[in-house]
Amino acid sequence: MATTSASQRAEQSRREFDAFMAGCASRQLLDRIADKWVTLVLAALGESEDGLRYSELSRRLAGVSQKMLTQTLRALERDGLVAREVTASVPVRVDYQLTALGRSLLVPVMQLKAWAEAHMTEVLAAREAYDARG
Amino acid sequence: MATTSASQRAEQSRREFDAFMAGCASRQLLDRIADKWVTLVLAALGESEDGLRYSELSRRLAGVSQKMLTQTLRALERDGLVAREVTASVPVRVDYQLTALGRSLLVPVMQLKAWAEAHMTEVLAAREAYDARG
DNA sequence: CCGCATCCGTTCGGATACTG
DNA sequence: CAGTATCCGAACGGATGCGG
Repeated sequence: MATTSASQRAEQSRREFDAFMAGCASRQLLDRIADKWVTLVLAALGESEDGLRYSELSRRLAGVSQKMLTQTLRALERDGLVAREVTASVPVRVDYQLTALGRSLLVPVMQLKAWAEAHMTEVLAAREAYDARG
Repeated sequence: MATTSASQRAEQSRREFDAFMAGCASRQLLDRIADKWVTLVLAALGESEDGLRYSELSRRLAGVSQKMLTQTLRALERDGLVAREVTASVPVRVDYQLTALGRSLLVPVMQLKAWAEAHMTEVLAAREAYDARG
């Protein structure tokens, strides 16, 4: 029985996939910053010079669950984009701020934001026109 | 029975969320271009001046399923970023190419790509260092 | 050749409860 | 205050088969 044919084809497909991916270094980073909350956290931290406490971030990004906020902060910390500083008082205080790397990422991200603000109406118009046609 | 308390709280949370989102126009666009395949399709179409056939795109982006490719192309078409041209022959031929809007989006996307290529090693180093510590 | 419909496993993300 | 652990529905995404 050729029970492996499906997985073999899948693996071959995956190999081609990886090959293409390897040639596109930006993909992994895009996957990171494309995350639903990363941009918001980056923007929030970028606005305040000396960082924000966990609770301040939580208030500023109302609508995000602690789970997602913590998850996002951990990922950013892991990638060296934000710095986490724990003050061992009672109660505990934790501050987050952008690293130099994080601030440098903010530049292209803001350019993207500028594009969005400049062309948003065109996109929305195109979308409505498309939906109107069916 | 206060069966609505949970949904009420969710709705309130959502309202605050939307309020924050309204102040950040880039979010909707980011959600669009952050899509797993959008950037690749954009890049592929950006490289060839006169567009690509569906099957050519499919080969270039080996690893993407037809479902995802079609889904992505529809979304991009809807937003006015790519143009779809059907040649009613037998068999059917369909060409896709970037619109002016799509080409303009390519600019900030490429800057982001440039950032990624410039800082990828730093990110990977930070990641390894983080994982080594625990 | 192009693309839609369906099925199905995997992942995402929110709510909740609990710890130091 | 700042998390961690768990549960669970919703959405994502791939494989396959059919239709124009």
